Amino acid sequence: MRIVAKEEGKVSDAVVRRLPRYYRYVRELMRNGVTRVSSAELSKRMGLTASQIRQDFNCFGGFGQQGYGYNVEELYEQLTRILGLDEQYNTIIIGAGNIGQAIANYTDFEKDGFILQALFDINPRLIGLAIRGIEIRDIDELGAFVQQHPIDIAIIATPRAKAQEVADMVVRYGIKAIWNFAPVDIVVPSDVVIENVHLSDSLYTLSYKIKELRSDPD
Amino acid sequence: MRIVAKEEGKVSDAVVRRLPRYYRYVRELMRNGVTRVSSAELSKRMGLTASQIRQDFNCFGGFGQQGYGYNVEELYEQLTRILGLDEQYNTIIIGAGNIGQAIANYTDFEKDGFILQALFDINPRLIGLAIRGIEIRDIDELGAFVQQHPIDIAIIATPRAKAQEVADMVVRYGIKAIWNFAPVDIVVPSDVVIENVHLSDSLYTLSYKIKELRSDPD
DNA sequence: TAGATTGTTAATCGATTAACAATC
DNA sequence: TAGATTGTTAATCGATTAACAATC
Repeated sequence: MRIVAKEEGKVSDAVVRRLPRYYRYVRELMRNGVTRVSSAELSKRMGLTASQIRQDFNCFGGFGQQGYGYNVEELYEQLTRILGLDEQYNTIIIGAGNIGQAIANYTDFEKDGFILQALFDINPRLIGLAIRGIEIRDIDELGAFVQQHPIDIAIIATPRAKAQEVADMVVRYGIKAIWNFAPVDIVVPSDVVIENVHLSDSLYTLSYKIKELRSDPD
Repeated sequence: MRIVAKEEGKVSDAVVRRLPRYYRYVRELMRNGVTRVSSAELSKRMGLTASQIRQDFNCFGGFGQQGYGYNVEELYEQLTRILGLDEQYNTIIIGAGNIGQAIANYTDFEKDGFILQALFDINPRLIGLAIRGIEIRDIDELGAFVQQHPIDIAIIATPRAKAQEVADMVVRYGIKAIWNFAPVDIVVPSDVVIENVHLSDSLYTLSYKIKELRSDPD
């Protein structure tokens, strides 16, 4: 009998980066009522090699079946579990400007189990307002709030200059995960995980691609 | 005498993804009045090897000096040029909801030369409104607008279900670059470049990291 | 059973790191 | 000049692809 999950945790970053994409595609298959899929078929849709898909899945144990392929529902459940999307996460947003408000309003994340509990800002004009019924609080209340409400993820949407300071603060209050939207690399202790959304980096990459395209239209 | 720029265009994706980060760090050095930097020093700040930094820069020609290092201003100018940030780009946003409005309000991109010319939406309640003085237009006017105003980049901020349709439209109107915020992989011809900001993928990656951290706190 | 497709090992490819001659 | 640091070649490492036995 085969053990369902191999020793996870030493999976390379390259593989981890592909997992959300697998999740999206398999979820789409679910929505379309597809019940089984082979690595060959998935490879055609996703533009990867079938070999790579099988290698990737096998980092987490074999959940396919020889001669059949993968059961879509089973695969979806496994990917959900692997990504930790079978749990709920309490979040707060720090910085209730443009970006902060946009994320607060983006309800799709709630469907995936990321529950926004509060926003925080330094600006008196924003404090006391609410987005989707969720109050914007004074940053000074952060410590007290976190003590009373266990928070899994702090979403940093402050200006660049304040981001590291805010990060230090949330780390001090015991929050172990940061989703950072400020255009700067934040430094955190090794027992805190961070994921960056560097919008400007993405835009610069696009302008690089444009330049490349224009100089060499292949 | 050495040629300043090697044959660019065959640079690996791994290198290209690091370029915006180099740009940010070197800009920061400029701001702080630093005039020279060695690959060893930069490597310490950025958490890369000095070897990798030299290899990366040398994809675009040697702009360092033996025994001295790199002149910060020169390096900054080179990176600006390499990324295509010495030019201006006209942009439009399609989808003037949360995300679209947030991007429209984020003025930092204008400083880098990305000029927002218009927003487009399908919702009659939004059409006619303006953000930073830039009008939200009916999506039906897109074709006529693009004909009169040359647009370099279309920023797609529509719901998932409309993204591919909108992409097909902008491609038909001759726009060659797409910055996509919809949580879906858009298909475009090979003479169009695309860069995705998959926020949900980033969030799922974070939840993966949280799970990993909790199961194996190293 | 025969056909299909996985899981897994081996081969290849590309990216990163190390080393050092060139040279400022 | 001597010391420092690049540019570049060679060595290593890791990720991707190919191949195929296992097996449903």
